[in-house]
Amino acid sequence: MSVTDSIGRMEEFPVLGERGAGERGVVEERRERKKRQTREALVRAALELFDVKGYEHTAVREITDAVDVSERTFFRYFANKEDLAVSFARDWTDAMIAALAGRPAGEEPLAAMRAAFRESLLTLAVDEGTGAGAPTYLLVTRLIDSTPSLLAQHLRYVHDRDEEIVGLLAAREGVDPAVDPRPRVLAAVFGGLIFLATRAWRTEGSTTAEQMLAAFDRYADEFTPALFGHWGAGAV
Amino acid sequence: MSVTDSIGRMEEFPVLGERGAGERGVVEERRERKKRQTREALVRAALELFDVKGYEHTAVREITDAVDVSERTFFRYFANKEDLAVSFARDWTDAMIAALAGRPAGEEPLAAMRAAFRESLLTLAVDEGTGAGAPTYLLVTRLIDSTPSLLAQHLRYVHDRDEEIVGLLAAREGVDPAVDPRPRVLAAVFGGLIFLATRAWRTEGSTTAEQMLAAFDRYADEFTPALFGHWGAGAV
DNA sequence: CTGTCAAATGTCATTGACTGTCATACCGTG
DNA sequence: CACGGTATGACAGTCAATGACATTTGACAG
Repeated sequence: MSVTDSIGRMEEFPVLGERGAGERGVVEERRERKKRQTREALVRAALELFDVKGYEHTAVREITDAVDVSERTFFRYFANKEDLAVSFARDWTDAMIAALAGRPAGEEPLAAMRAAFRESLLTLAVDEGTGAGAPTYLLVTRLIDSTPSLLAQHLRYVHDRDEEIVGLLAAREGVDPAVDPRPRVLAAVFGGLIFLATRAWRTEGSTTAEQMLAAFDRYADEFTPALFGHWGAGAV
Repeated sequence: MSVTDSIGRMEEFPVLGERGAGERGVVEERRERKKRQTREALVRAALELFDVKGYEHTAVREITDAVDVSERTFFRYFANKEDLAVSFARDWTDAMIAALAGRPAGEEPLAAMRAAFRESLLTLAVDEGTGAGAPTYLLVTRLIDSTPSLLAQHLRYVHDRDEEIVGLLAAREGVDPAVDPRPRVLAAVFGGLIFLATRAWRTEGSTTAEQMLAAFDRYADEFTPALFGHWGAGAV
């Protein structure tokens, strides 16, 4: 009867952004900081191991040994092994949705989606100071794409958050998402664009955020006219 | 290093349909028949238990005890517990794709999708002679929808088969799916329609195939004009 | 009917993910 | 320093899944 099941993510640690000024980080006792350090150490060690040995062939034990914490502690930070593996991708998705929510009301939907995607990439890029190996988002997208169970988890997460995107798009056009199906169509298009862009970017051997944006734009340019082609007209 | 991992389904047993006349079902040695019986008994017992106790709270052991086979045998029939749970939904998806592949070439895409959906429902309805409890597809859709890990598995399966749908739609319009994005948009719409229809049908308390078709039609009628609204025009 | 071969199933042992429980170490506070 | 709460560790146990090997069973030849 697990509590952390419906979403598969633990309570919530402060994630990304939010550190612009010294807002309240002054107090922030060692406790909090240490927890975040442990969490990040676990993620780093895990991604490294996953990359080398593969997800399934990496035991939780190996991850915790690398960070020198107990196995039990691992499961206090992450609901399960998959949770850790997809946590980065979820942060990315969250960032995209947050960015979309922040776009000005007047903007055309597709322009807003484009901008949101760009912003989310920039947010993540901050994290990439460590020029050790491949950027994290490359590692993670490869990992998820090549591991069935992780792909499944990730698809479910995106599926869950889709309702929010629909709501945002509906709100910015001032329509009721329960009645007007257009926001839903746009959300599907948004998801499809991101998926295609990510895949293309990766299979082309690209590694930078700029290349990824370019891939997104390329597909976006193709999709828009496609929505107004003649197919389906009169099909009803 | 499991072999049954990329799709998560075992070899393949003869599934649904194909029993119209006495084509070859006559021969079918005891061996084959017994295997199918065992498999079906496992599915029935499992769905029953899942419905009563919930998926996570049902041990494989309990299922095999109910059918009186060893736990090891269970895993010779199904790649894993999830595999069994979603097998019915996958058969349904397969039937839909097969039906779509069989639609005449001249048909409008949306009409073809509608017809394919209808055909798949009819195929499954054959199975529902056992008026014991709720129809299987009701049990299964509820189960999948209320169990995170099953939803994830199912989304991944659908995601995998999506490429096929794209290919079919592209072929029937004679375009290259790698270049023309329209079939991909349509496939996304198809998936969305089915999802919405299934959910609406279930939350409305409907139980018959006719009601489900009605729900599908209702959404389809809404979607088509939505594709040709003014949103996004000039957004590029 | 009997013997033989292969497929199906059972038995056993093991790994690995995950959970509950309780003890202990740690840190900020009075 | 004592106190109280929180993070962690230690340990035992459950359950899914797999490999290895023994046993049974059905198909078929003689």
